[in-house]
Amino acid sequence: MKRKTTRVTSYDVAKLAGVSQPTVSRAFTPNASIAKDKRDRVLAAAKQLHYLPNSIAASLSSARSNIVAVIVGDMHNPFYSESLQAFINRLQATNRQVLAFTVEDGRDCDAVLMQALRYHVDGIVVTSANLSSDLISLSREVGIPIALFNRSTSDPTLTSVRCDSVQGGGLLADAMFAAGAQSYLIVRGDPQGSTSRLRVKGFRDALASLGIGDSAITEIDGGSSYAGSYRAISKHFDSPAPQFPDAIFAVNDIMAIGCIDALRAKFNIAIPGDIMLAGFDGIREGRLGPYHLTTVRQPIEDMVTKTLDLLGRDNQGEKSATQVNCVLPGIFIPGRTVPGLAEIAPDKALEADIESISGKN
Amino acid sequence: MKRKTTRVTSYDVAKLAGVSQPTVSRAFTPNASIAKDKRDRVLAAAKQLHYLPNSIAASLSSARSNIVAVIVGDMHNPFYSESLQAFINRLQATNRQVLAFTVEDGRDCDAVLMQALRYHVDGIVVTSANLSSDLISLSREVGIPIALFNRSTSDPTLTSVRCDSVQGGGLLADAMFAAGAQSYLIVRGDPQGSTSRLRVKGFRDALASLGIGDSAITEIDGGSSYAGSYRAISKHFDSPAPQFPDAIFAVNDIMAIGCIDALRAKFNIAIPGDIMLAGFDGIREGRLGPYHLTTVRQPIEDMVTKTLDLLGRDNQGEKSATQVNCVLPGIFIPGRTVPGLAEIAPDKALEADIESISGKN
DNA sequence: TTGTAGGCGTTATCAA
DNA sequence: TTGATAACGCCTACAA
Repeated sequence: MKRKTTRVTSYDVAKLAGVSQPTVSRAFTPNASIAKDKRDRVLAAAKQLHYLPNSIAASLSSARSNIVAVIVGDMHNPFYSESLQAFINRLQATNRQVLAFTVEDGRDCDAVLMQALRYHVDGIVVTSANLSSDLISLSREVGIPIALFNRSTSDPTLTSVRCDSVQGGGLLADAMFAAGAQSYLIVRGDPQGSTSRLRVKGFRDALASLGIGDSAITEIDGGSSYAGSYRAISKHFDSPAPQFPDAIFAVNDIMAIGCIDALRAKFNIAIPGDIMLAGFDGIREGRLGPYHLTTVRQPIEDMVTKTLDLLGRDNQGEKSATQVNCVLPGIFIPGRTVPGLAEIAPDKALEADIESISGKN
Repeated sequence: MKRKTTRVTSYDVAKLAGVSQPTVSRAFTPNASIAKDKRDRVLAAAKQLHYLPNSIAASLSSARSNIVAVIVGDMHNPFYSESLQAFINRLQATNRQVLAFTVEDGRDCDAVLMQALRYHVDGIVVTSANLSSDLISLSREVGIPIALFNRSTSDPTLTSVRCDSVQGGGLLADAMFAAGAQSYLIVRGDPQGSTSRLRVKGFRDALASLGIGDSAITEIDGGSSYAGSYRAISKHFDSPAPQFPDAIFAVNDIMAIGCIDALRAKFNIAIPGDIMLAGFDGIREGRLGPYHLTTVRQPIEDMVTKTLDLLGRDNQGEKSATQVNCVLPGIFIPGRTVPGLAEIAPDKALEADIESISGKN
C-alpha cells in the first residue's frame, strides 16, 4: 500500500540526523531527556527537511489533543465574542488550541457537542446553550469534561463558572435607589436561561429590602437582544400618555443599549435626566461615548481562568467526583446612566473608557 | 503495553454487531457501500456501547482533518469577530471545524501559523496579520493552502479575498460630494496594511475626478481603532479656532464611531448637520441608534464563501498553480451621517437596521 | 541518555 | 458488499 503525498515524518529526520525516531520526538519535547548535541542535530535536520511534527498523530498516540472546544451560543451578543476571545488568548498562551463552535438560537447544541466529543478534545466549554442530559452523560462516559460558562446549571452535577447574578443585580438596585429612583421597570432576557431570572431576583430582593414594594416595579420581556429590547420599549410606552418609570434595569448590556436607543429615538427621553438606566455584563460597546452605561462587569478573565482550571482538574483523574459551581462576584462600573455616581472626574473616566477600547484594522 | 482508559472503539462495536471493523467504519460513512441491515445493526450496537468515531484517528488515516484554521488579528474590531462567526457558521454547516487563533497587535503571526500547520489542517484563513515569506513557503511545502481574508497580498502568489477598497472609497466620495462637501478630512488606519491605503486611494481618486483639489483634503492618522481615532480627532481640532471640514472619511467603521463620539463629546458637533461622515466595513455597531453610519459594507458572507471555495480548490491538487486574488465589490449603505441619502422612510430604515441586529443572552 | 518494539483507532487497498 | 491487512505518524514502555 502506497501513499501519494509523501510528507516528511520523524523517520526522515531520524535518518538524516543519524538517530532513532523516538529521539526526534524527544528533540521536540520540552524537558525531555536528550543530549544537547543530539537535539541540535535533530533540529538542524528537521529544519533542513522542513519537518513539522504532526499534532494529529501525537494526539492519537498520547490520548490528549491539546484542543479545547468552546461552544458559543450567541456571537451577536458582544459579551460572548469577548469571552471567546479570552478563551482563545488564554489557551494559545499555554500551547493549546481552540475548536470553536456556535449554536444558533434554539438549535440543538447536541449535534455540535457530538462533533467536539469525536475530536476527543481535552475539554468542552459551553457558553449559553441548553444541552440535553443525554449528551451530558455521554460526555461523562467518554471521559471528556464539560464546563458551563456564564450558565448556572439545571444539572447540579455539571461544573459551571459564572458571575454572581444575584449580587450584581443587587448592586444595581442599590445604586438606582440611592440615586432616588422610586419606580422601576425591568426588561427581562431569555426566559429559558437562569441568568436573566437570577439577575432579576437579585435586583428585586435588594429593592424589597430597601422598602420598594412590588407595585412600584414592572417587568416586561426584552427578548434578550438589542432588537428585542428596542421593540419592547417602543411598544411598552406606545400610548397617548405613557407612564415612565424613574429607573430601568435591562438584564444585559446589549439590551440596555437597545433601550437607550429606543427611548432617545422614539420618546426623546434624556438619560439619566428623565430616566436612569443600568445594564449587566460590562461589554465594550457600553463604554462608547453615547452610552457610558452604568453596569456590572463580569470578570471575564477570572472566569476564563477558573473555567480552564476546573476543566484541567477534571482531566486529572477523579472525573465526576467533584463537580464545582464557581460563582465570582460582579464588578460595579459607575457610568453616566445613573446620576451621582461619577466619583472620577468626567474627563478621566472618559479617558479610561477609551483606553479600555481598542481595535485595529 | 496497557492503557488505563479503555475507550470504546470500532472493534468493540464490530464484535457486538458481528461484523468486521471496517464495516463499522462504513456504517458511519455516508454513501459507503454497505447493506442497510448491516448498517442498522452496527448503528444499534454503537448506540448501545456509546461509541463515537474518533475523528483524530480518522484524520491521521485519511490525511484530511476537516479542520480549517482561522487566524484573526484583531478581535477588538467587530468586523473581525463578525467574520470569524461567519466562518464558523459556514464550516459547521459543512461538517468541518474551526481551529481559532488570534494574533495580538504586531505579534508574530508565524508561531500561530506554525501551530496550525502542525495540526495538518485542510486550510488556513489569515485575517489581518502580516506573515513572513518563510512561513508562506513552508506552508506551500507542507501542502497546506493559505488564503488571506480582507488583506491584499504583498506576496502576489498568495490567494486572497477582499472587498474592493478603491471602488468602496469612491462610492463614499461620490456620496459626500453629492451632498455638497467641498473640504475633506481623511482619518487613516493601520499604516502597515494595504487596506487603509487602498480605501484612501479610492476616495481621493474619486474626489480628484470630481474636481476636488488636494488642498481641500487633509489626512490624519487614526491608529486604526476607536481609541486612536477618538484621540486623533480630539487632538486635530484642539485649537482656539478649529477649522472643521465639511466631511470626514474614516477608513473603517470602528474608527468612524470613535470620530463621531469625539466630535459630539468634545466639540458639540452635529452629524450630519455640521459635518457629514462615513466609515467602511458595515459592522453591526454602525447600525446602532446614535450612529446610523453611512458606510460601505463588505460582503462578508460572499467573501467567506469565496475564501473557502478557493481553499478547497487549492486542496484538490494543483497546489500553487493558480493563485487567485478575488476582489468583491462593496455595498453602499446609506445611513444618516451623510445628508440627503435616506431614500427609505426613516422608520422603515430603522426597523431594517434593528432587524439586522440581534443577540440573545 | 538512547534504541527497539508495540500500540493508538481509524481509513485505504485489495481480494474474495 | 464484505473482510483481512497494511498504512497513517507519533508516543509509551522497557531494556540497553
